[in-house]
Amino acid sequence: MVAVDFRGMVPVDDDAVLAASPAAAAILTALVTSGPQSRVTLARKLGLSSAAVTKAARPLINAGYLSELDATERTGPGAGRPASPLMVRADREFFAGVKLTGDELIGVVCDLTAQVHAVAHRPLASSSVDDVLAEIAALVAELLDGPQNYRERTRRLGLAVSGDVDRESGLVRYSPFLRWHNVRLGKLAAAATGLAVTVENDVKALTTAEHWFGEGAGADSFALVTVGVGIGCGLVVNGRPVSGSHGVAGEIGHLSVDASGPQCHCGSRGCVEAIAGTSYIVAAAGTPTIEAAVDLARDGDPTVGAVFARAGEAIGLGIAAVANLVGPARIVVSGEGLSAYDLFEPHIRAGFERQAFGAAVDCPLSIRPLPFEEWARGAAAVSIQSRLVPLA
Amino acid sequence: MVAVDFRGMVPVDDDAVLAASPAAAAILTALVTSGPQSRVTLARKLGLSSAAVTKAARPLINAGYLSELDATERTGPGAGRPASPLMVRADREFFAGVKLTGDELIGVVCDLTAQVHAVAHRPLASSSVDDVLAEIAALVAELLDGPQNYRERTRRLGLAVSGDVDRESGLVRYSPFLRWHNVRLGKLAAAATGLAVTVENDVKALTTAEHWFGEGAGADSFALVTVGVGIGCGLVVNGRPVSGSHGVAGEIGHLSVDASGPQCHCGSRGCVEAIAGTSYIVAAAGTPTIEAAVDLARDGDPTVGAVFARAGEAIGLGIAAVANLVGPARIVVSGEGLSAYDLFEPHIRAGFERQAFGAAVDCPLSIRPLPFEEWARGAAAVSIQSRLVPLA
DNA sequence: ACCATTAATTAACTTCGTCAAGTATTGATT
DNA sequence: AATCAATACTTGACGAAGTTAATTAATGGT
Repeated sequence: MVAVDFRGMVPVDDDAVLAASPAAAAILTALVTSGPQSRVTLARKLGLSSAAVTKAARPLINAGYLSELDATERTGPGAGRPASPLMVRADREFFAGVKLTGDELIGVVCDLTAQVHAVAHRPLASSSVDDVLAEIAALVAELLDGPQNYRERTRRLGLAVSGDVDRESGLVRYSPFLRWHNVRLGKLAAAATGLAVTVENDVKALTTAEHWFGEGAGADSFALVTVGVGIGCGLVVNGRPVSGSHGVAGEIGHLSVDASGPQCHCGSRGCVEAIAGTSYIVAAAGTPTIEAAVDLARDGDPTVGAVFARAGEAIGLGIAAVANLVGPARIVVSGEGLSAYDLFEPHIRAGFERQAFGAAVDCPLSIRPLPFEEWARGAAAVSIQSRLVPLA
Repeated sequence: MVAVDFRGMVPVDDDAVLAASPAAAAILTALVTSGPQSRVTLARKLGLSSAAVTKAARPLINAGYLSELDATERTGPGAGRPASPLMVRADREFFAGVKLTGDELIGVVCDLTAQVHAVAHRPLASSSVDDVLAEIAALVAELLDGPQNYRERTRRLGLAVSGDVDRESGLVRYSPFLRWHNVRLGKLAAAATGLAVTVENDVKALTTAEHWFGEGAGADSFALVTVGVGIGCGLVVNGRPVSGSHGVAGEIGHLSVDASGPQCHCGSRGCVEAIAGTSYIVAAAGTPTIEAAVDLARDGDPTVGAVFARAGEAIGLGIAAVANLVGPARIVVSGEGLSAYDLFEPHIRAGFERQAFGAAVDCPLSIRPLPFEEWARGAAAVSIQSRLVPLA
């Protein structure tokens, strides 16, 4: 039985709970990303005294963000008082996430641990800023105002957009598929929805989701490679995402792997994207669509099969370059292109293993297709992160 | 005239001065790396109040690490009280640095700002651990016990070794040229010299030196490419050096830039090192030594000239890969291979500009030869850093 | 002579942690 | 059953290291 702490019972402004102490944010972050843990374990991991954890956790418990596991669920080591691990009450707060593409919006509602609770789609008839904002507002309303009434526990919305995005200011400098230039999407969407909005590049958002809530959880360095129309790469190094000083980073698609390879739209030759990008595969296969190329390859067409083999190998070489240069703890390969997973996978591994230098071959490689709503979950993950780490 | 502060006059243990406060270490670091600055400027840069700077700076002044610029040197902006910038007394403390190669030791003495005050060389007859330790001790004695008597203000020694080094423990896991395996060089050298020893990989040490005291000063991200027998790369991302989770990072030499290029000793084809490494250049030029190849190329031999052109271009492609992937604020290209600076430079730039994607071409590229003692200065720089940032 | 302006210092206060001591809850030993 | 060792958690006193606001200092312009 826990004694009632009257100081903690003072009504608490939600946002003030985390601002209250740096330790509170650290504790909540550790629990969200690494699951239930005792105070002692948290103290060791965060470099704090257990007294500090006790103190910082109390307001979080009182505010409904944390609870203790039931006595029955305790996992005592043997002797001594068993721990009562702290766990996140995931449904204390929800977060909306929306991925913007040129012709569609995908939206999700996630809880504090980035579990998806609801999904919704919405076609985009026009990519004018006003129309997109109206559709975002409608999609968010559809997600939040259903029977579950997520609305009352949702304060934040994350948006993921491809292109050049400044997360701090919520400015979309340039987005190719929407054909936007310098749109203050953060402010506009906040006005349209009444939520606190975070805007992030889509690949970086997905990388963040995977780094906090997926296979990259807890890793100090991590890379996510996306395969599709473009070949992209999100990087986490020294525990933080890599942005690139001149606005360029993770451009794995424009590494040249073959000096005499095909011409790329960037002006160079033999870029990974010019070998493995969807439109280049379609052109090389001589089919009208990528689906047709996939079908031919699966039916055993040797010419089209070789196109996929070459593409997979080029991706593998690009991944090896990442491993050789930054040495991430692990690499995840995903993206809509991997719907043709079976055609790519062995060749990606072969290319990687051929070019990875020394111990870099030990870098674990996960290759798997990606549900498309995962992009929206990435947007929500960025929003969760902005809640837990006000300044990072 | 500054009033005497009696509290500050209490005798201070040297090492305690920095341990005294995090702010003190931050201030000294900022002054060492960015030159003299007023307290107000420091406060802004470090995110502190000017009151905090005043307080933290006083013990450093009393201990002789800082002083104020003379009134005559003050650079007042116009109105208001002119600032009295703080500056480091560089000769308050000295640091020894030694670079180990397979057949030679190069040693330097540096002050707090990494200015070289003395240089000495020493051939290595044997690379047995005991012999090398004896030579290190003799070299350090030669450097420190001269007429200047650096000894009395030197407590630390940095060692730079090529290969796989664990800086934390001072362990040399493997060093190819010395043919060492698991040598506890840190402890051994500390016993042999009586100094506190830091051991670091040579490329990382040089990167550190350039990041703190050279062209990379103050940059959040930075890359140093070394050209020589091997082609190496040190990276700083998110303000910290990149180590690589599996012990591999910065292996720019084993990026493949030409699928049909020459066979590399790593097993792959077309690696940058297999085109631009010294021994491969000698082989391609068909000359007995690299000097002979350089001479022929400078005399206008078109075949050998083309070898250097191709090598430079391969290096440029590798650098473009770094720029495209991690987007460093700037890149420095150096190393003993650049004694043939004139033969490489335009081709490195051409390769870089061809393959750099989008705004990555804006990344400033410094290409310059490197005095060989610079490697030893890198070792000293690591030692300085270990003094200023006890835990980093 | 006075004022606006910027720099540096000082003292009171706030924040956020640690430390050391005590309480709580278990398994093992007598 | 009583006690003990072990481990987890809590508590209150304390201390480190910053902040804010007021004060002092030094300059150029009017």
